[in-house]
Amino acid sequence: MNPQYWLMKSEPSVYSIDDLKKDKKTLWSGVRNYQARNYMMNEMKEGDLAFFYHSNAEPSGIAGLMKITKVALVDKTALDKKSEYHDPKSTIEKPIWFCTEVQFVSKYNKILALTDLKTHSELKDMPLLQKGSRLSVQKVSPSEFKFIENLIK
DNA sequence: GCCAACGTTGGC
DNA sequence: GCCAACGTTGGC
Repeated sequence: MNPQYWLMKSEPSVYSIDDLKKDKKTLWSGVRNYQARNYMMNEMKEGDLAFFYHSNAEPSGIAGLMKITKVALVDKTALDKKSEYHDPKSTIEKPIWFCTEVQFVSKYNKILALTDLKTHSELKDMPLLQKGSRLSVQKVSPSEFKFIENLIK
């Protein structure tokens, strides 16, 4: 099975591509949206590639690339009463929230800014570029992935 | 900091 | 099941 491609958002003030570069791997926890969860629980596969997107940033845009190393892991931050991501509806017996483990692949020399991405008609169907879209885990088609990789070079 | 768009909650 | 109110996201 060929790898699938994704885009995953994080606010760099919370967790940035530099943090992932330093950590090498991290758990993509704290996602509290059902569609994003379903992707991480049901559709992502080990070996898939994901763009690391900096949201609420200066500039906002794609900052690097990572690889999915584990999927459908219980998000333990939801069970932790002391976590800001705690969700009382999630229990050990019936966890609600799931995450993936991701591995650093590369940091781009330059942020590929949202304003740049918007200028390419090849990318106009990306959920990222749709008005009002704020899904934090999104699919990227193979052609979109290749096109963006070429923009990086 | 503003605010449009979105997802979730809860009263009915 | 509807939908208003609310909290959050995230670009600008």
